[in-house]
Amino acid sequence: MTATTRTRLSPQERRSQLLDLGVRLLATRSLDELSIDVLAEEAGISRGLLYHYFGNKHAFHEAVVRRAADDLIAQTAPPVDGDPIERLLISVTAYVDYVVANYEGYLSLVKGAAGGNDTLREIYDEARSALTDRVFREDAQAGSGLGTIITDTPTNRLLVRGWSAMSEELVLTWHAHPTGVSRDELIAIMATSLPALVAAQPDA
Amino acid sequence: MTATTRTRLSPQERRSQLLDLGVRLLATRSLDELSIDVLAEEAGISRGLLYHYFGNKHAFHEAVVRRAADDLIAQTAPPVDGDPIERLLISVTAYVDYVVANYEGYLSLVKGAAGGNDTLREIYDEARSALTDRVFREDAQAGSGLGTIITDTPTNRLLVRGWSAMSEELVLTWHAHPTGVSRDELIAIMATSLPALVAAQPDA
DNA sequence: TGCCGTTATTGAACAAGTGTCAATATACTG
DNA sequence: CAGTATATTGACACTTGTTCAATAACGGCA
Repeated sequence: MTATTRTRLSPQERRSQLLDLGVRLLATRSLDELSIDVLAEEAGISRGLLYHYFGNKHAFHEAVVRRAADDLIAQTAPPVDGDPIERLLISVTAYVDYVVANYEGYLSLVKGAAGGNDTLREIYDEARSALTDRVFREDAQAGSGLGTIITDTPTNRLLVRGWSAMSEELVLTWHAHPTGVSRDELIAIMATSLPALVAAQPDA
Repeated sequence: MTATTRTRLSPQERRSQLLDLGVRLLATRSLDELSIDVLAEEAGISRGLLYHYFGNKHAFHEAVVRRAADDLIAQTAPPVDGDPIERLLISVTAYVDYVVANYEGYLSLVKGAAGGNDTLREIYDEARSALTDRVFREDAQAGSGLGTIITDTPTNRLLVRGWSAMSEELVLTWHAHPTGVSRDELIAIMATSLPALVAAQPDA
Protein backbone atom coordinates (compact mmCIF):
# COMPACT_ATOMS: atom_id res chain seq x y z
CA MET A 1 0.00 0.00 0.00
CA THR A 2 2.28 2.72 1.28
CA ALA A 3 5.80 2.34 -0.12
CA THR A 4 7.25 -0.29 -2.38
CA THR A 5 10.79 0.43 -1.24
CA ARG A 6 12.18 -2.42 0.76
CA THR A 7 13.86 -1.48 4.03
CA ARG A 8 17.00 -3.33 4.94
CA LEU A 9 17.70 -3.87 8.62
CA SER A 10 20.52 -5.60 10.48
CA PRO A 11 19.78 -9.27 11.23
CA GLN A 12 19.54 -8.53 14.96
CA GLU A 13 17.06 -5.76 14.49
CA ARG A 14 14.89 -7.67 12.08
CA ARG A 15 14.92 -10.80 14.23
CA SER A 16 14.01 -8.82 17.27
CA GLN A 17 11.25 -7.00 15.44
CA LEU A 18 9.73 -10.23 14.18
CA LEU A 19 9.82 -11.87 17.60
CA ASP A 20 8.27 -8.86 19.28
CA LEU A 21 5.55 -8.78 16.69
CA GLY A 22 5.03 -12.50 17.11
CA VAL A 23 4.55 -12.17 20.86
CA ARG A 24 2.23 -9.23 20.38
CA LEU A 25 0.12 -11.03 17.79
CA LEU A 26 -0.04 -14.10 19.99
CA ALA A 27 -2.18 -12.08 22.37
CA THR A 28 -5.04 -11.87 19.88
CA ARG A 29 -4.89 -15.30 18.28
CA SER A 30 -3.84 -18.83 19.14
CA LEU A 31 -0.49 -20.27 18.21
CA ASP A 32 -1.64 -22.23 15.18
CA GLU A 33 -3.57 -19.23 13.95
CA LEU A 34 -0.30 -17.33 13.92
CA SER A 35 0.50 -18.20 10.32
CA ILE A 36 3.51 -17.13 8.34
CA ASP A 37 1.17 -15.27 6.03
CA VAL A 38 -0.34 -13.21 8.81
CA LEU A 39 2.95 -12.33 10.38
CA ALA A 40 4.63 -11.43 7.10
CA GLU A 41 1.80 -9.13 6.12
CA GLU A 42 1.63 -7.56 9.57
CA ALA A 43 5.38 -6.96 9.56
CA GLY A 44 5.33 -5.64 6.02
CA ILE A 45 7.82 -8.19 4.73
CA SER A 46 7.75 -11.16 2.42
CA ARG A 47 7.15 -14.69 3.63
CA GLY A 48 10.55 -15.70 2.37
CA LEU A 49 12.26 -13.49 4.90
CA LEU A 50 10.70 -15.32 7.79
CA TYR A 51 12.04 -18.57 6.46
CA HIS A 52 15.41 -16.97 6.07
CA TYR A 53 15.48 -16.10 9.76
CA PHE A 54 13.70 -19.02 11.37
CA GLY A 55 13.85 -21.93 8.93
CA ASN A 56 10.25 -23.12 9.36
CA LYS A 57 7.05 -22.38 11.19
CA HIS A 58 7.74 -24.58 14.18
CA ALA A 59 11.10 -22.99 14.76
CA PHE A 60 9.48 -19.59 14.60
CA HIS A 61 6.78 -20.55 17.07
CA GLU A 62 9.43 -21.98 19.32
CA ALA A 63 11.38 -18.75 19.20
CA VAL A 64 8.29 -16.70 19.98
CA VAL A 65 7.34 -18.87 22.94
CA ARG A 66 10.90 -18.79 24.22
CA ARG A 67 10.92 -15.01 24.03
CA ALA A 68 7.63 -14.80 25.91
CA ALA A 69 8.95 -17.18 28.54
CA ASP A 70 12.15 -15.22 28.96
CA ASP A 71 10.07 -12.10 29.34
CA LEU A 72 8.08 -13.67 32.12
CA ILE A 73 11.15 -14.90 33.95
CA ALA A 74 12.93 -11.58 33.69
CA GLN A 75 9.99 -9.51 34.85
CA THR A 76 9.24 -11.66 37.87
CA ALA A 77 12.79 -12.00 39.14
CA PRO A 78 12.73 -11.75 42.92
CA PRO A 79 15.10 -9.50 44.86
CA VAL A 80 18.27 -11.27 45.89
CA ASP A 81 18.19 -10.27 49.54
CA GLY A 82 15.69 -10.10 52.33
CA ASP A 83 13.67 -12.54 54.38
CA PRO A 84 12.95 -15.71 52.34
CA ILE A 85 9.26 -15.78 53.08
CA GLU A 86 8.99 -12.15 52.19
CA ARG A 87 10.78 -12.74 48.91
CA LEU A 88 8.29 -15.46 48.12
CA LEU A 89 5.54 -12.91 48.62
CA ILE A 90 7.29 -10.47 46.32
CA SER A 91 7.78 -13.15 43.69
CA VAL A 92 4.15 -14.14 43.79
CA THR A 93 3.07 -10.53 43.61
CA ALA A 94 5.25 -9.91 40.57
CA TYR A 95 3.85 -13.02 38.95
CA VAL A 96 0.24 -12.04 39.52
CA ASP A 97 0.81 -8.52 38.29
CA TYR A 98 2.61 -9.78 35.23
CA VAL A 99 -0.22 -12.10 34.29
CA VAL A 100 -2.80 -9.39 34.80
CA ALA A 101 -0.81 -6.92 32.71
CA ASN A 102 -0.16 -9.39 29.89
CA TYR A 103 -3.17 -11.62 30.29
CA GLU A 104 -3.85 -12.39 26.63
CA GLY A 105 -0.23 -13.02 25.83
CA TYR A 106 0.28 -15.16 28.89
CA LEU A 107 -2.77 -17.21 28.04
CA SER A 108 -1.44 -17.80 24.56
CA LEU A 109 1.89 -18.83 26.02
CA VAL A 110 0.27 -21.34 28.31
CA LYS A 111 -2.12 -22.64 25.68
CA GLY A 112 0.47 -22.78 22.96
CA ALA A 113 3.01 -24.55 25.09
CA ALA A 114 0.61 -27.01 26.67
CA GLY A 115 -0.97 -28.07 23.42
CA GLY A 116 2.12 -28.00 21.29
CA ASN A 117 5.23 -29.94 20.51
CA ASP A 118 7.48 -31.61 23.05
CA THR A 119 9.98 -28.86 22.41
CA LEU A 120 7.41 -26.22 23.25
CA ARG A 121 6.43 -28.07 26.39
CA GLU A 122 10.05 -28.21 27.39
CA ILE A 123 10.48 -24.47 27.02
CA TYR A 124 7.39 -23.93 29.10
CA ASP A 125 8.64 -26.39 31.68
CA GLU A 126 11.95 -24.62 31.92
CA ALA A 127 10.15 -21.35 32.50
CA ARG A 128 8.13 -22.78 35.33
CA SER A 129 11.18 -24.46 36.77
CA ALA A 130 13.01 -21.17 36.63
CA LEU A 131 10.23 -19.66 38.71
CA THR A 132 9.98 -22.45 41.24
CA ASP A 133 13.63 -23.37 41.57
CA ARG A 134 14.09 -20.01 43.19
CA VAL A 135 12.31 -21.45 46.17
CA PHE A 136 15.01 -24.03 46.70
CA ARG A 137 17.79 -21.66 45.82
CA GLU A 138 16.48 -19.17 48.33
CA ASP A 139 16.39 -22.03 50.72
CA ALA A 140 19.97 -23.03 50.54
CA GLN A 141 21.45 -19.71 51.47
CA ALA A 142 19.16 -18.91 54.34
CA GLY A 143 18.82 -20.69 57.67
CA SER A 144 15.44 -19.26 58.57
CA GLY A 145 12.05 -18.67 57.00
CA LEU A 146 11.32 -21.08 54.17
CA GLY A 147 14.75 -22.51 54.63
CA THR A 148 13.68 -24.37 57.69
CA ILE A 149 10.52 -25.69 56.09
CA ILE A 150 11.20 -26.67 52.50
CA THR A 151 14.03 -29.14 52.29
CA ASP A 152 15.05 -30.61 48.96
CA THR A 153 13.26 -33.98 48.96
CA PRO A 154 11.44 -35.77 46.11
CA THR A 155 8.13 -35.14 47.79
CA ASN A 156 8.80 -31.45 48.19
CA ARG A 157 10.03 -31.10 44.61
CA LEU A 158 6.77 -32.64 43.53
CA LEU A 159 4.80 -30.38 45.83
CA VAL A 160 6.48 -27.21 44.64
CA ARG A 161 5.81 -28.18 41.08
CA GLY A 162 2.20 -28.86 41.90
CA TRP A 163 1.93 -25.57 43.73
CA SER A 164 3.23 -23.87 40.61
CA ALA A 165 0.50 -25.41 38.49
CA MET A 166 -2.04 -24.46 41.10
CA SER A 167 -0.84 -20.86 41.15
CA GLU A 168 -1.15 -20.62 37.42
CA GLU A 169 -4.67 -21.95 37.52
CA LEU A 170 -5.57 -19.61 40.35
CA VAL A 171 -4.45 -16.44 38.60
CA LEU A 172 -6.00 -17.38 35.30
CA THR A 173 -9.42 -18.27 36.66
CA TRP A 174 -9.35 -15.39 39.12
CA HIS A 175 -8.82 -13.02 36.20
CA ALA A 176 -11.18 -14.77 33.81
CA HIS A 177 -14.06 -15.19 36.27
CA PRO A 178 -13.84 -12.44 38.89
CA THR A 179 -15.54 -13.21 42.15
CA GLY A 180 -15.34 -11.32 45.41
CA VAL A 181 -11.68 -12.20 45.88
CA SER A 182 -9.35 -9.21 45.75
CA ARG A 183 -5.85 -9.11 44.28
CA ASP A 184 -4.23 -9.02 47.69
CA GLU A 185 -6.34 -11.90 48.91
CA LEU A 186 -5.33 -13.91 45.87
CA ILE A 187 -1.67 -13.21 46.49
CA ALA A 188 -2.08 -14.17 50.13
CA ILE A 189 -3.77 -17.41 49.15
CA MET A 190 -0.94 -18.34 46.84
CA ALA A 191 1.84 -17.35 49.23
CA THR A 192 0.41 -19.12 52.25
CA SER A 193 -0.43 -22.22 50.24
CA LEU A 194 3.12 -23.28 49.65
CA PRO A 195 4.22 -23.55 53.29
CA ALA A 196 0.87 -25.07 54.17
CA LEU A 197 1.23 -27.78 51.55
CA VAL A 198 4.71 -28.66 52.68
CA ALA A 199 3.80 -28.65 56.34
CA ALA A 200 0.81 -30.91 55.73
CA GLN A 201 2.99 -33.79 54.63
CA PRO A 202 3.93 -36.25 57.41
CA ASP A 203 7.32 -36.98 55.87
CA ALA A 204 9.20 -33.67 56.22
CA MET B 1 -1.55 -52.03 -0.09
CA THR B 2 -3.57 -54.94 1.33
CA ALA B 3 -7.10 -54.97 -0.02
CA THR B 4 -8.82 -52.55 -2.36
CA THR B 5 -12.29 -53.60 -1.21
CA ARG B 6 -13.97 -50.90 0.80
CA THR B 7 -15.54 -52.02 4.08
CA ARG B 8 -18.86 -50.52 4.97
CA LEU B 9 -19.65 -50.10 8.66
CA SER B 10 -22.66 -48.72 10.47
CA PRO B 11 -22.34 -45.00 11.28
CA GLN B 12 -22.06 -45.77 14.98
CA GLU B 13 -19.26 -48.26 14.51
CA ARG B 14 -17.30 -46.07 12.14
CA ARG B 15 -17.71 -43.01 14.31
CA SER B 16 -16.63 -44.90 17.34
CA GLN B 17 -13.65 -46.37 15.54
CA LEU B 18 -12.48 -42.99 14.34
CA LEU B 19 -12.83 -41.41 17.76
CA ASP B 20 -10.94 -44.23 19.44
CA LEU B 21 -8.19 -43.95 16.90
CA GLY B 22 -8.13 -40.19 17.31
CA VAL B 23 -7.65 -40.45 21.07
CA ARG B 24 -4.95 -43.06 20.62
CA LEU B 25 -3.07 -41.04 18.03
CA LEU B 26 -3.32 -37.84 20.01
CA ALA B 27 -1.23 -39.48 22.69
CA THR B 28 1.85 -39.52 20.48
CA ARG B 29 1.47 -36.21 18.65
CA SER B 30 0.12 -32.75 19.26
CA LEU B 31 -3.33 -31.65 18.25
CA ASP B 32 -2.33 -29.81 15.11
CA GLU B 33 -0.12 -32.69 14.10
CA LEU B 34 -3.21 -34.88 14.13
CA SER B 35 -3.99 -34.14 10.51
CA ILE B 36 -6.87 -35.48 8.49
CA ASP B 37 -4.32 -37.15 6.25
CA VAL B 38 -2.68 -39.06 9.08
CA LEU B 39 -5.90 -40.22 10.60
CA ALA B 40 -7.43 -41.26 7.29
CA GLU B 41 -4.40 -43.29 6.37
CA GLU B 42 -4.13 -44.85 9.82
CA ALA B 43 -7.80 -45.79 9.75
CA GLY B 44 -7.58 -47.05 6.20
CA ILE B 45 -10.26 -44.74 4.87
CA SER B 46 -10.44 -41.73 2.59
CA ARG B 47 -10.18 -38.17 3.82
CA GLY B 48 -13.69 -37.49 2.56
CA LEU B 49 -15.23 -39.89 5.04
CA LEU B 50 -13.92 -37.95 7.99
CA TYR B 51 -15.62 -34.84 6.67
CA HIS B 52 -18.79 -36.80 6.22
CA TYR B 53 -18.80 -37.71 9.90
CA PHE B 54 -17.37 -34.64 11.55
CA GLY B 55 -17.77 -31.73 9.14
CA ASN B 56 -14.32 -30.21 9.62
CA LYS B 57 -11.09 -30.67 11.48
CA HIS B 58 -12.04 -28.60 14.50
CA ALA B 59 -15.25 -30.50 15.01
CA PHE B 60 -13.33 -33.74 14.85
CA HIS B 61 -10.81 -32.56 17.41
CA GLU B 62 -13.65 -31.45 19.62
CA ALA B 63 -15.28 -34.87 19.40
CA VAL B 64 -12.02 -36.61 20.24
CA VAL B 65 -11.44 -34.49 23.33
CA ARG B 66 -15.02 -34.91 24.43
CA ARG B 67 -14.72 -38.66 24.20
CA ALA B 68 -11.58 -38.63 26.32
CA ALA B 69 -13.28 -36.42 28.89
CA ASP B 70 -16.41 -38.55 29.12
CA ASP B 71 -14.24 -41.58 29.61
CA LEU B 72 -12.44 -39.99 32.52
CA ILE B 73 -15.59 -38.82 34.27
CA ALA B 74 -17.31 -42.16 33.95
CA GLN B 75 -14.39 -44.19 35.20
CA THR B 76 -13.64 -42.06 38.26
CA ALA B 77 -17.15 -41.71 39.63
CA PRO B 78 -16.94 -41.91 43.45
CA PRO B 79 -19.23 -44.08 45.56
CA VAL B 80 -22.34 -42.27 46.73
CA ASP B 81 -22.15 -43.20 50.39
CA GLY B 82 -19.57 -43.36 53.13
CA ASP B 83 -17.49 -40.93 55.15
CA PRO B 84 -16.83 -37.75 53.07
CA ILE B 85 -13.11 -37.67 53.70
CA GLU B 86 -12.88 -41.33 52.85
CA ARG B 87 -14.77 -40.77 49.61
CA LEU B 88 -12.29 -38.08 48.75
CA LEU B 89 -9.54 -40.62 49.17
CA ILE B 90 -11.40 -43.09 46.98
CA SER B 91 -11.97 -40.42 44.34
CA VAL B 92 -8.32 -39.45 44.31
CA THR B 93 -7.27 -43.08 44.14
CA ALA B 94 -9.59 -43.71 41.21
CA TYR B 95 -8.22 -40.64 39.50
CA VAL B 96 -4.60 -41.64 39.95
CA ASP B 97 -5.26 -45.18 38.82
CA TYR B 98 -7.14 -43.96 35.80
CA VAL B 99 -4.33 -41.69 34.72
CA VAL B 100 -1.77 -44.44 35.18
CA ALA B 101 -3.89 -46.94 33.26
CA ASN B 102 -4.74 -44.56 30.43
CA TYR B 103 -1.73 -42.31 30.54
CA GLU B 104 -1.53 -41.73 26.82
CA GLY B 105 -5.22 -41.02 26.49
CA TYR B 106 -5.26 -38.72 29.46
CA LEU B 107 -2.32 -36.85 28.05
CA SER B 108 -4.33 -36.43 24.87
CA LEU B 109 -7.13 -34.86 26.81
CA VAL B 110 -4.90 -32.43 28.64
CA LYS B 111 -2.80 -31.53 25.64
CA GLY B 112 -5.71 -31.25 23.27
CA ALA B 113 -7.90 -29.21 25.55
CA ALA B 114 -5.28 -26.83 26.86
CA GLY B 115 -3.98 -25.93 23.45
CA GLY B 116 -7.23 -25.69 21.61
CA ASN B 117 -9.95 -23.13 21.13
CA ASP B 118 -12.51 -21.98 23.67
CA THR B 119 -14.85 -24.84 22.91
CA LEU B 120 -12.17 -27.39 23.70
CA ARG B 121 -11.25 -25.65 26.92
CA GLU B 122 -14.87 -25.62 27.92
CA ILE B 123 -15.11 -29.38 27.49
CA TYR B 124 -12.01 -29.80 29.58
CA ASP B 125 -13.33 -27.41 32.19
CA GLU B 126 -16.54 -29.34 32.43
CA ALA B 127 -14.61 -32.52 33.00
CA ARG B 128 -12.59 -31.00 35.81
CA SER B 129 -15.67 -29.40 37.30
CA ALA B 130 -17.39 -32.75 37.21
CA LEU B 131 -14.54 -34.10 39.29
CA THR B 132 -14.22 -31.23 41.75
CA ASP B 133 -17.87 -30.33 42.18
CA ARG B 134 -18.23 -33.67 43.87
CA VAL B 135 -16.33 -32.19 46.75
CA PHE B 136 -18.99 -29.59 47.36
CA ARG B 137 -21.78 -31.97 46.63
CA GLU B 138 -20.41 -34.43 49.14
CA ASP B 139 -20.23 -31.52 51.50
CA ALA B 140 -23.83 -30.52 51.43
CA GLN B 141 -25.25 -33.81 52.54
CA ALA B 142 -22.81 -34.51 55.34
CA GLY B 143 -22.34 -32.71 58.60
CA SER B 144 -18.94 -34.08 59.41
CA GLY B 145 -15.60 -34.72 57.75
CA LEU B 146 -15.01 -32.40 54.83
CA GLY B 147 -18.43 -30.96 55.39
CA THR B 148 -17.20 -29.07 58.40
CA ILE B 149 -14.12 -27.76 56.61
CA ILE B 150 -14.97 -26.84 53.06
CA THR B 151 -17.81 -24.38 52.91
CA ASP B 152 -18.95 -22.97 49.60
CA THR B 153 -17.19 -19.61 49.47
CA PRO B 154 -15.49 -17.85 46.51
CA THR B 155 -12.10 -18.46 48.07
CA ASN B 156 -12.75 -22.14 48.55
CA ARG B 157 -14.13 -22.55 45.06
CA LEU B 158 -10.92 -21.03 43.80
CA LEU B 159 -8.84 -23.25 46.05
CA VAL B 160 -10.55 -26.43 44.99
CA ARG B 161 -10.02 -25.51 41.38
CA GLY B 162 -6.39 -24.81 42.05
CA TRP B 163 -6.04 -28.05 43.94
CA SER B 164 -7.47 -29.80 40.91
CA ALA B 165 -4.82 -28.30 38.65
CA MET B 166 -2.15 -29.22 41.16
CA SER B 167 -3.36 -32.79 41.34
CA GLU B 168 -3.22 -33.09 37.59
CA GLU B 169 0.30 -31.79 37.52
CA LEU B 170 1.31 -34.11 40.35
CA VAL B 171 0.09 -37.29 38.70
CA LEU B 172 1.50 -36.40 35.33
CA THR B 173 4.99 -35.53 36.51
CA TRP B 174 4.97 -38.37 39.03
CA HIS B 175 4.26 -40.76 36.18
CA ALA B 176 6.53 -39.11 33.64
CA HIS B 177 9.52 -38.63 35.94
CA PRO B 178 9.40 -41.32 38.62
CA THR B 179 11.28 -40.53 41.79
CA GLY B 180 11.21 -42.34 45.11
CA VAL B 181 7.58 -41.43 45.72
CA SER B 182 5.22 -44.42 45.79
CA ARG B 183 1.67 -44.54 44.48
CA ASP B 184 0.20 -44.53 47.95
CA GLU B 185 2.38 -41.64 49.02
CA LEU B 186 1.24 -39.70 45.98
CA ILE B 187 -2.40 -40.36 46.78
CA ALA B 188 -1.80 -39.34 50.39
CA ILE B 189 -0.15 -36.13 49.26
CA MET B 190 -3.08 -35.23 47.07
CA ALA B 191 -5.75 -36.17 49.58
CA THR B 192 -4.18 -34.34 52.50
CA SER B 193 -3.42 -31.28 50.40
CA LEU B 194 -7.00 -30.24 49.93
CA PRO B 195 -7.95 -29.90 53.60
CA ALA B 196 -4.55 -28.36 54.30
CA LEU B 197 -5.03 -25.71 51.64
CA VAL B 198 -8.47 -24.81 52.91
CA ALA B 199 -7.39 -24.74 56.53
CA ALA B 200 -4.42 -22.50 55.75
CA GLN B 201 -6.67 -19.63 54.72
CA PRO B 202 -7.49 -17.15 57.47
CA ASP B 203 -10.97 -16.49 56.07
CA ALA B 204 -12.81 -19.80 56.52
C1' DT C 1 -30.95 -66.84 -5.36
C1' DG C 2 -30.61 -62.51 -7.49
C1' DC C 3 -31.99 -57.85 -8.25
C1' DC C 4 -32.58 -53.10 -6.12
C1' DG C 5 -32.51 -49.09 -3.45
C1' DT C 6 -30.39 -46.87 0.34
C1' DT C 7 -26.39 -44.72 1.76
C1' DA C 8 -21.60 -45.39 3.39
C1' DT C 9 -17.61 -44.44 0.95
C1' DT C 10 -14.56 -42.75 -2.44
C1' DG C 11 -11.42 -39.90 -5.45
C1' DA C 12 -10.73 -36.06 -8.10
C1' DA C 13 -10.67 -31.11 -7.99
C1' DC C 14 -10.17 -26.71 -5.59
C1' DA C 15 -8.42 -23.43 -1.82
C1' DA C 16 -5.19 -22.04 1.41
C1' DG C 17 -0.94 -22.33 3.66
C1' DT C 18 3.98 -24.13 3.97
C1' DG C 19 8.55 -24.34 2.26
C1' DT C 20 12.45 -23.40 -1.67
C1' DC C 21 15.56 -20.73 -4.32
C1' DA C 22 17.58 -17.99 -7.94
C1' DA C 23 17.13 -13.14 -8.82
C1' DT C 24 17.04 -8.32 -7.02
C1' DA C 25 17.93 -4.14 -4.61
C1' DT C 26 19.76 -1.86 -0.51
C1' DA C 27 23.15 -0.15 2.53
C1' DC C 28 27.95 0.05 3.40
C1' DT C 29 33.06 0.54 1.95
C1' DG C 30 37.01 2.00 -0.34
C1' DC D 1 30.67 7.28 -6.77
C1' DA D 2 31.16 2.59 -8.30
C1' DG D 3 31.51 -2.07 -6.25
C1' DT D 4 30.32 -5.56 -3.25
C1' DA D 5 28.25 -8.30 0.42
C1' DT D 6 23.93 -9.74 1.69
C1' DA D 7 19.17 -8.63 3.31
C1' DT D 8 15.12 -9.19 0.82
C1' DT D 9 11.98 -10.56 -2.63
C1' DG D 10 8.57 -13.07 -5.72
C1' DA D 11 7.49 -16.77 -8.28
C1' DC D 12 7.08 -21.80 -8.02
C1' DA D 13 6.44 -26.69 -6.01
C1' DC D 14 4.36 -29.13 -2.42
C1' DT D 15 1.48 -30.33 1.63
C1' DT D 16 -3.00 -30.15 3.84
C1' DG D 17 -7.94 -28.68 4.59
C1' DT D 18 -12.46 -28.92 2.23
C1' DT D 19 -16.16 -29.89 -1.24
C1' DC D 20 -19.08 -32.82 -4.01
C1' DA D 21 -20.71 -35.75 -7.71
C1' DA D 22 -19.84 -40.56 -8.65
C1' DT D 23 -19.35 -45.32 -6.86
C1' DA D 24 -20.10 -49.69 -4.55
C1' DA D 25 -21.26 -52.36 -0.41
C1' DC D 26 -24.92 -54.22 2.46
C1' DG D 27 -29.94 -55.35 3.83
C1' DG D 28 -34.41 -56.16 2.11
C1' DC D 29 -37.63 -57.91 -1.10
C1' DA D 30 -39.19 -60.69 -4.95
